[in-house]
Amino acid sequence: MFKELDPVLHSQLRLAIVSLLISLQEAEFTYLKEKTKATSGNLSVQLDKLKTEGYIEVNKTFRNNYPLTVCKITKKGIDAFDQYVKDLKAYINPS
Amino acid sequence: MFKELDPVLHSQLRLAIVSLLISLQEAEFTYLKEKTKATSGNLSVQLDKLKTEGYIEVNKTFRNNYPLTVCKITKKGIDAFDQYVKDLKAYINPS
DNA sequence: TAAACTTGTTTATTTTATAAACTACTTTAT
DNA sequence: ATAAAGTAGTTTATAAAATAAACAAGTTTA
Repeated sequence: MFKELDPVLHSQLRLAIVSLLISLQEAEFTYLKEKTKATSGNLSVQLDKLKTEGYIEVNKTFRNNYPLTVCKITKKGIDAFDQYVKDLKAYINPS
Repeated sequence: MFKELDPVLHSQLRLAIVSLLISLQEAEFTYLKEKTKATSGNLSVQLDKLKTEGYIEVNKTFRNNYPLTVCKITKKGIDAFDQYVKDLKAYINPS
């Protein structure tokens, strides 16, 4: 009846990050920070977790002399998100 | 853009409990335990939290000499659930 | 060249969830 | 009658997660 919800996505911030990346394909650290209202530290940790899980790719470069971190959703991330949404529906609309 | 998700409901077990109670009005401890696959300890703790928050009512009696705990959803619980679902949709289908 | 700002990371603290151990009784078998 | 096993939970201890605070490594501006 209740499928285990992917613990990687069952986190407010990580879900928001993946949600954004799903529609944008990729986004910068500062953009994600602004949109999610997360603190830098928290965002850094959660991005790292998503990367470790293979849900996103993280590219670090420089732009105008400043570090620039760009995040991109992966196939695995998209699939996990789809599955999460599917599983959630069983909670929201129990059959 | 991303509304804060009610932390009381953003827990797999508590969401499952409330989800069940929404459709059943009320349920016994053992029933909830079986349906959610939770351990007794975890279920006990989470029910207490939901009760403290006023999302459910808990009635303790006896049946056939054994303790019997019956849980019932409250108006507040129903409203919180509806709001949670609404908020979640912003994550699932960002606009 | 010092002060303030950018873009993050790391470490420490708090909160939350889960598991293990325990309570208090009841039933069944000996 | 009493020991062993079962019911229905609660409490306490541990593990995991989220968050906040402190730090790093530079850049820009006054």
